[in-house]
Amino acid sequence: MIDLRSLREDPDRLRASQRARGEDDSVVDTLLDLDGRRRSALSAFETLRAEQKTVGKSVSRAQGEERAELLARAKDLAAQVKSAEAEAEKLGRELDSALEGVSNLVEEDAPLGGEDDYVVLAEVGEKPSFDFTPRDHLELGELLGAIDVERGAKVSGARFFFMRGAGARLQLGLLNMAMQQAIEAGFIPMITPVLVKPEAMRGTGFHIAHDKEIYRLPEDDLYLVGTSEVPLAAYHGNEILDGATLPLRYAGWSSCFRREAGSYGKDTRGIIRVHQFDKVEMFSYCRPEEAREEHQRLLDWEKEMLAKIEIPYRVIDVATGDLGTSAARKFDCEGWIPSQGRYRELTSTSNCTDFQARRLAIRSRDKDGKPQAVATLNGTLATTRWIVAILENHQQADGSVVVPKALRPYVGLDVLEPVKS
RNA sequence: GGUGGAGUCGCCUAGUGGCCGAGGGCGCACGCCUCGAAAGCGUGUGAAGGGCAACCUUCCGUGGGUUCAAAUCCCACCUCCACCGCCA
Repeated sequence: MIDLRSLREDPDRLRASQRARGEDDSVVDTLLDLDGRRRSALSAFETLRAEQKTVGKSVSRAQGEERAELLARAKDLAAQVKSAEAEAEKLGRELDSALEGVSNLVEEDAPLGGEDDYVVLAEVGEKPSFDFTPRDHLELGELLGAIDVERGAKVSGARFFFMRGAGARLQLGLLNMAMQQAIEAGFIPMITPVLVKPEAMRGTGFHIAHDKEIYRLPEDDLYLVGTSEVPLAAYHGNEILDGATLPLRYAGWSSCFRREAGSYGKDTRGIIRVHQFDKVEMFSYCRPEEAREEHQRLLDWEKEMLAKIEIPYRVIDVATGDLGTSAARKFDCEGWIPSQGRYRELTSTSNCTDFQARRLAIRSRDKDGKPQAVATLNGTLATTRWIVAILENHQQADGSVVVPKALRPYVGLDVLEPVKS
């Protein structure tokens, strides 16, 4: 949620941000208008309410005729208060819903433009060259008895799969390695709920009503999370955090659920784009003035993980038009996928500044002891999708796959061998 | 799922319609006392919003309702605890 006070002071900043995102900037005028009307309605209500309280008290002290008179006046006031309050509340609701539709202010130096206007910040590692025709991850996964999409479809439908044997071991090992790295860096490990209330979803910046990605359980008014960012953000909702504990960092392990509506025909093969996968996510609460440095730290931890699986990747600075609702800035790390001859997203780290914290009422005390919304940031440490990159980049001619050194202790295997030929 | 009990300012608690714009204790902060500390004494001590100064309004689990007036009465819901039933 945008801060109304700073909006009043500098409306042009939001206008510019809206334009950078390719979103409507006239919402600024709507907000200013609603805000002004709400404030005057509120002050009208408050004046009436104060009078009503005074009169009400004198009723209890008065006797006889005077009492009857006061009572009549109080009755009249009560009606006025009721309608003044209703008016202020109505405007408040209109303001809130207008506000909920507004995305976070973008960081000034984020690249302008849409999906294709990202800026490549770095390319790391060398792309493998094979003296045989490389297999894609699904072919490898089937050869190794590691991935079973056919039975996934049989049991649950398209975009579902089973991780089995070496595949299951690889995923458990990978995510354990991510958890271990996070713990060593001082993160608090968490296994989170995957079903959350609507306010957790909304507070994190997802639009429950429109978002086609979200699985819903209407009977219980619960929502399956697409990332543990949601429960980790909502975890400290309505709390005032002790400033001395910041930055407060959590590493959440959860399954993630995405409907992938509208992606028909895209990435239909294998496990690149699926309805359910597992992820270890970093989540950080910090002081707003430290958010940009923290963002770099999260990116560094992602790079550290990527280095451990020894695959080539690049880092991109995502353009303003391609940022999520809550993100002010976003860096993605994309791993090289030999079978596709291109990079695919493996991690994503967003600085959400105080946008989520304001929605979720997560604060800490500033220098003067006044509560102030904290900044929240998130970043990927590992996901099921990483297995695609690992299998493809480390494959050998016979279909076996060399397990990256760092991962071996976690997987318990040096090489994954085909179970059939 | 059923029955019963409970939810008050960080914690404990007082409070059964106007004296509650919430009292007390603990904790915390500051001051006095002290060589220093403890004890003792005194003062202060929530959040949100509006003027942005005095001050005003809202918040006693949440949402409705009754009333001139609700922490207090009524209804629904949520959470927690206990017991029962069912169940991985």
